[in-house]
Amino acid sequence: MDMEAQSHNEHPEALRLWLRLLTCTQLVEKQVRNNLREQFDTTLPRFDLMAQLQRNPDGLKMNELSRRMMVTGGNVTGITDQLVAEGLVERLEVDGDRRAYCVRLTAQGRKTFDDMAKQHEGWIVSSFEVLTAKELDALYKLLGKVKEQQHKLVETV
Amino acid sequence: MDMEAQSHNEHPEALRLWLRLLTCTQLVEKQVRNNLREQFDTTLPRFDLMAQLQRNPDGLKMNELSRRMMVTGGNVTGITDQLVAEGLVERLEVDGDRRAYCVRLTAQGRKTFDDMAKQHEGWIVSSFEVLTAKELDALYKLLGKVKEQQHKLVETV
DNA sequence: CAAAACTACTTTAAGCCTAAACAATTAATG
DNA sequence: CATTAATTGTTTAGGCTTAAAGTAGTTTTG
Repeated sequence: MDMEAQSHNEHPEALRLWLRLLTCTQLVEKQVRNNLREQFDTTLPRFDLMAQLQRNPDGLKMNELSRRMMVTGGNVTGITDQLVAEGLVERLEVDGDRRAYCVRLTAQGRKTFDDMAKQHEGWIVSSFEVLTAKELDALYKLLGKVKEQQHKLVETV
Repeated sequence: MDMEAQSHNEHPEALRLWLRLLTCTQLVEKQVRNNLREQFDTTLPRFDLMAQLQRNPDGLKMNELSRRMMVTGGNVTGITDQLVAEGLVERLEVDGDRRAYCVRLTAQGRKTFDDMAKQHEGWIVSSFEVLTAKELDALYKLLGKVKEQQHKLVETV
């Protein structure tokens, strides 16, 4: 019995859906966090930051990291500090703008991330393997509509 | 452009789906947090704890709150302390077990929560109103399969 | 060009969250 | 019954996250 399992009948459908969406995400996320901690002694935010850099081999500025990870700048500062101290990423100066840094994976960072990413992919695949290819695609598309709606809601505020 | 929008083609479908699921949840959740803060000067964890108690008018023990909210016991202790200090919930002794407390909404807590819940429902409905009733139901059912799979994965660990 | 506005990033204070260790009580077992 | 094991809740140390304020550099504008 979890949070979502208890919503009773007066709740409109949207509320039931939201609680279930939240539950699913929390369950998967908790497993990923546990696995990252137990198998690699790291955290999800560290993993996410490195994943962004791996997709952008030329590096990203702090504010780009912040926007893509959907967290505040101060948060990125802290996580980057740690990864720099561990030798996994590096801050490079940007030509023509002395305010900005370009953050990039180091060679060691790339190697470390590749190991983690392989395992991570397996955890995610097994979380969703209960779905057929068609179901997975349908879920993806339905969530796409929700995502677009949210972006619109944020804009109009 | 967000985290999910960048996943490129080598990624298997499951990974793409997971990133989109995460993005959707984070977008809705962020909006709920902002609204709770701006309109009621409170937080999502406080709201969630009160929501649990509203569904269980006779009160819940700390460990039941912990299980239903899917957070650790220490966390529940802290949030409960705050709500007690604000006069919104109360800790009652449990007959026959001097270790346990029963946590319940106060009259003021019920009133405060009802106000918030009404607004909250509106935010959620508008987040999902882009979906037809059929789509909403389909999404709910697909997520149900994912949820069951996760529960199984957790058990076998 | 100088003042104002803006941008990039960091720092700070406060809340959330966890795992692990702890205290108190209850239940199980020999 | 006495010891052991399990349960209930709290505390502690540490990491994540935010909003808001602060610093330094860049751009705009009068």
